Amino acid sequence: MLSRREQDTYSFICHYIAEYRQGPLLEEIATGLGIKSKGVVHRYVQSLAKSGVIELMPGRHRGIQLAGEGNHDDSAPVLPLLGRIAAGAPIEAIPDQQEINLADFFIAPGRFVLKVQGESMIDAGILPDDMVVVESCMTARNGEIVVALVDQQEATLKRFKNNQDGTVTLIPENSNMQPMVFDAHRVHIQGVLVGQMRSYC
Amino acid sequence: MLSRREQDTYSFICHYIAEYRQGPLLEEIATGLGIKSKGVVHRYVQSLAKSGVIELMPGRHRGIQLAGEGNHDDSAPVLPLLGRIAAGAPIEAIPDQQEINLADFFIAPGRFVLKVQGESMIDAGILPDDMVVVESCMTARNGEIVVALVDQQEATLKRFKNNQDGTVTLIPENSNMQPMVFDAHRVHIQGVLVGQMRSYC
DNA sequence: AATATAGAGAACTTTTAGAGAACTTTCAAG
DNA sequence: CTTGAAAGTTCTCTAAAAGTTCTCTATATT
Repeated sequence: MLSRREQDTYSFICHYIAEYRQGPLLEEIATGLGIKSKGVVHRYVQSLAKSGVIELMPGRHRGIQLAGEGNHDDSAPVLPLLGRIAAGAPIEAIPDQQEINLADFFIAPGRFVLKVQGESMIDAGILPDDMVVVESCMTARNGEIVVALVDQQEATLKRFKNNQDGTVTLIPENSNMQPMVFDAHRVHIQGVLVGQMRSYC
Repeated sequence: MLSRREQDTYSFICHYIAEYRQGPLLEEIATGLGIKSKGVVHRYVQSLAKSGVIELMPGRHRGIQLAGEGNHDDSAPVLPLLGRIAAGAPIEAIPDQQEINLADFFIAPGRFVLKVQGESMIDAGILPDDMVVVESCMTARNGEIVVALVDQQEATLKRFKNNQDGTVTLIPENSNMQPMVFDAHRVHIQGVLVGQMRSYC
């Protein structure tokens, strides 16, 4: 199990190699992570090597490689992205075959999924039985769609607006329903909507 | 076997790991359970380890793992499914922690993704810039949403209806647009819609 | 009364994180 | 091939954060 800074280090190395096609210098990692001592970085890199996620060529400049590339790659959740489809036009092919990775699309720590019941967000394209991906957080910006807990008991999915006067408005995206105004202290935000998905099977 | 608070502790740990993909701190558990002393939490955690439902890496920060998941696949595209959300009701928790696997959800051979342009399916909850997952096939059943090629040049996303008289109807789900009837031989189905997803970032 | 559960909190140890100096090795320019 | 700057390695030191080990209290149950 990697510590927080070890994960940061590994992430930096992965991005660096993806971009520059070679291992980073210890000092580049240090700069990238906001660390001043390359000795510290060296310790993290050794630890990553010990846990097997990178391989080292000891002593060599830029002697960091990712371990086992293509190791569990075949299971990557990817689908080909063929292009755009618009009514009345041929499918507009996207040059050089792109892939979309579902993991990149939706997955991150602190996210979870809820299944939607009811039609309160139907005008925002969120239908009953859709899955919504929510990222845990306690604040939201105006216009974001949030999971909010009212009076510690009612949880709802609504568009959020802070009225800057001690009240907030929760707006259902359904022309048959009315926006609701609450004292801010009655509303606790549990997360903001970051994704939505639906299966037709 | 487990006392009430030990069960609470175990439940919190399970949910935390599902959401954040790492063990919680003792103090995070304490806050989550409304306990002020991390020493108390430590006692519960030790007890859980002794009864075998979790595994500890003694001394380590965040050194709590669920038993039997020592070599869990970190790269699996999964998100925790916490429950259902309906306007006006608390989140209805789903008993025993479920996970949804994005790969199972969408990925299969013969599927591809298209990015939607235009508003022709807006009443079906498919908005511009949504991604739609399409399964290649040449026939469709009534009511399915299809990618159809008209006169070998126009590709559209519409709901499909076979009129059983040598014609088919392509129905846009948009109250401002009209269904269109074509001779069946002018319409070639390229695939049927099996999924849809949207990112709000 | 004895025991199990539940919690507060202090004291202590270990892990994690970082700074920086001294040293050795690599590598490219001359 | 030499050589010196650049890069990697190995230390020691510090501090904050997190885990561990206690003792003490309280309440409910047998």
